[in-house]
Amino acid sequence: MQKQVKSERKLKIDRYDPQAIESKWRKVWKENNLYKFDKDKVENEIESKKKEKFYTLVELPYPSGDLHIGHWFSFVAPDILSRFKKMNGFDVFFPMGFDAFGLPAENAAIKRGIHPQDWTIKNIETMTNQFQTMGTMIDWSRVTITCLPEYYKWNQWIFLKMYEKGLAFRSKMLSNWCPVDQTVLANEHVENGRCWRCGSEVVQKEVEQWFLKITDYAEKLLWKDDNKLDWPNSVKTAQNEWIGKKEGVKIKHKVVDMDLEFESFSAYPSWSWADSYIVIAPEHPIVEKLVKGTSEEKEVMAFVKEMSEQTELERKETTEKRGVFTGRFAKDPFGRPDMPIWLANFALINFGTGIIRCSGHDERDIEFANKYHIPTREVVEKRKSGTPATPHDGKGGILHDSGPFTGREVNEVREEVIDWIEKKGIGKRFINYHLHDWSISRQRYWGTPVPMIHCKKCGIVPVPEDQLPVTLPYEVDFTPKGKAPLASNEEWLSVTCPKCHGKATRDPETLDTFFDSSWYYYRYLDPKNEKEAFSKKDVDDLMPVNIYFGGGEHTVGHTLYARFFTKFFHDLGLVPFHEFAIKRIQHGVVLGPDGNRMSKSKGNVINPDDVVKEFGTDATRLYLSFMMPYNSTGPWDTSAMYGVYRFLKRVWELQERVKGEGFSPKNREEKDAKELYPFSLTLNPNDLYEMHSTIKKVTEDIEKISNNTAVAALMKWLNYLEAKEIVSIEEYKNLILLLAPFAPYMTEELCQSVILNRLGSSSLSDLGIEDLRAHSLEGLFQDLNRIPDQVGNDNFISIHQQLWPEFDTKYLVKDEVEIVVQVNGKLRGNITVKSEQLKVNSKVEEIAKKDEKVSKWLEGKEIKKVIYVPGKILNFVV
RNA sequence: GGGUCGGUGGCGGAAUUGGUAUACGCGUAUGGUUUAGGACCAUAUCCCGCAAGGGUUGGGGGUUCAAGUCCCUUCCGACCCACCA
Repeated sequence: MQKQVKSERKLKIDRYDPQAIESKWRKVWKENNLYKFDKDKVENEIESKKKEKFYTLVELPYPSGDLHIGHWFSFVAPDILSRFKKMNGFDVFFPMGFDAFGLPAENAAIKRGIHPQDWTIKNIETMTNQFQTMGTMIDWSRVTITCLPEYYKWNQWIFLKMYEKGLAFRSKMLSNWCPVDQTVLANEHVENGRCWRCGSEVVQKEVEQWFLKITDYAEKLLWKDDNKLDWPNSVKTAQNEWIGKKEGVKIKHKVVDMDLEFESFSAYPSWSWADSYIVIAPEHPIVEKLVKGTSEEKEVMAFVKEMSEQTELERKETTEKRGVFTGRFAKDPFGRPDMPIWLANFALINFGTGIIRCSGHDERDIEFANKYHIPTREVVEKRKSGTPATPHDGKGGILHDSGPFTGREVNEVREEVIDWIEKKGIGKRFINYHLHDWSISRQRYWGTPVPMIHCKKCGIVPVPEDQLPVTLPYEVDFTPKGKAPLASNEEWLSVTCPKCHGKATRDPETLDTFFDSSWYYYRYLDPKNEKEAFSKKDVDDLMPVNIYFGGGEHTVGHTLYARFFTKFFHDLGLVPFHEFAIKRIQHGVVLGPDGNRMSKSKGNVINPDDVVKEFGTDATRLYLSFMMPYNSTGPWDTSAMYGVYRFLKRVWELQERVKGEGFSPKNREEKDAKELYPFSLTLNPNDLYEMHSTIKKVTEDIEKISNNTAVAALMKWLNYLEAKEIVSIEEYKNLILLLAPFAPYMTEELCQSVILNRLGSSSLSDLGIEDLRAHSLEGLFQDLNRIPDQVGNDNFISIHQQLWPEFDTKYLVKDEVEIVVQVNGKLRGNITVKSEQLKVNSKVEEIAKKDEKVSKWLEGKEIKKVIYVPGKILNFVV
């Protein structure tokens, strides 16, 4: 039968040739500014409520030089959603930029002798070209590049605002230091004791540097239960854990026979009566004072030295508890015997006060006490998994004796105990956060210069706003020497103090690139704005971001910082909202064909250029959509590429079976629509059901970012269409419209060639807009009327400007429905029921009982109960 | 140790949210087609069984007319965080 159809064909079609099609349309789209985002027009439409905006944001990539298949994977789904939204009548804002400052540029430059700036700009060019083959609807005329003064000027401006509000401050602190990259690292960028960039072991070093007081926003950054934002649960809980809010007390201690006091932190004050000894982190500054001149001094300081020489990693890998006795004791403010003071490797300088009260409750404390024979106190109950000890009053009496505690009671007791401690003046309520102030300055070259001036007379003086930007000089010796490279450029460094006009120097440090990426989505609104970082009007019109796509690795780093900046902007009155993105979607990873992460050394890297060369962009996009859910991680499978390629080819070849062709503008007037489209009127209920249910499925799935199932639905429908002898124009039109967001090039070609064929014209430029418009009235495409409004060139009409097909629920009901019949819950047969009888239980039952397969199972049995789910299932219980 | 998400054919993965488990694709098999080919087309493809039928969503138990889906229990895996007092 199929051969017959083929031999009958009237339309001669060319072979599907993705390369030719794709390069052609890329050029046409560009010439016609198809993806130009006309902000003024959009703002107009939004303000006059003509259209709604939709802001799609994808984490801006680092210009490493190569567009990886991972970039494709992460950008294809956002592009599909954006195209879909556009076809649904939204004004879609889908901008793009490059996170262009940062260490790799500098390291590559050192290695190859190219200047970081040249290296970066070259990479941006290469990647932009590669990105353009992807066929996204990104408007490339609005690209934001963070290493340009027009961008980082506003970094500096924001920094000055933060300084003004006391959020940026300078301090000397023990910090994570990467000995290879020669710079400090934020806590968020130490992974298992290693530098997130180069993987070398991080050491602790005392460095004077700039911090942002993100801890001031700790409370506001916590995700509360009533937060309605559509962010993954995993992100919310991970951020809350990272912020690590713990309520407890700081308890004051006096050292016996010394004029010295210190504080310890406890999150479980109810256990204080069982605390038996004190442990101090080796780095704690009090240690030296404690042991000075004592017989223990030598041994203690040797321990301190040994610990300080350990890398973070070595320390984390040691599970063995080690410590040394200081020879000192502390008074127990709870009135129990004096507590010996020890140093121990498990006490962390960064947590609480760096000083722990240890008890006989905690397994780790007991382990340490047993090792060094430190006596622990008697308690009424020992801590077992999750059960707190009953608190003592210290004199043998029991403070609370309410039996085994439930979670609620523990919290009640905690509050009472804290009140009691505060009343006695033993300590103070204290909330400890795991989140630390963000170390923001880097001792490297390729970043935003800190807009500060150091004057011997006036101290630290901010660069006046009107002198921004402080430009990054090109001529610098940027080989790492443990010192900020900018200091090597004397001419740049020396400056007159804005206050006293005396001699002063610039701050030679640069900002962490995570500063740049904390607010770029505001700059996207108007990257060339010379007057301000972003305008209130643009924010009102286009923000917040509707959906933010990105990787899971930014859960506690970047996305937290970005939320922090937004809250800061809110406090400055610059933005009206508290959160910048309504929805967050995280993508997975495309692994190499061998199931491992792609890496050059393993030789399992899939190069998008090669794939495109073989299968074309559309097939690559389609495969990336189809291979797995967006948030999954799984291997690339080249043989599966053939599957989607075949699918596209079959869609292409289906043209042959589309009926309704063969008229030209001349004969258009002579015939009416019915004659022109005889087959579009012959869609039977089944055809309509298949078509409308596919439209419904694809529409809902794209909205859910479930593109793998959307593609599956299209494939299924194609299977159905291929089994028909004749495919109507309406079906074909909807098929390519639904496919358009996934395969933008091929569907454009089909749309154009269908129009051309139907109009009997050989090229688009021969046609006037009147021809196209008149044609649209005859039902080929739904709304060509709105098109001249959208693009400058009236002669070009793109499929990507068409309205998305709508489904009609009336076609989702078949006139005959199959109902599953079960006996005792087991499938025994299928019956076909006319839809008007569906609601009549007795009728459906009657039909089922007559069914041969079913009646066999009912014979001689007594029917106890009948369950009928209309239109779905009928179950006899016997 | 904590958190999050999972466990369904040979593989990637579906399942209208409690209603025909294995959609869609890959792979495989057989046949066809092409000068040859990675290609293309047709048919088949969860397991047992000639069939009638029976079994199957990591294991065990439960709720229900009905469980991949809900509850209990147990095992396994992935990712992130972690000597956090």
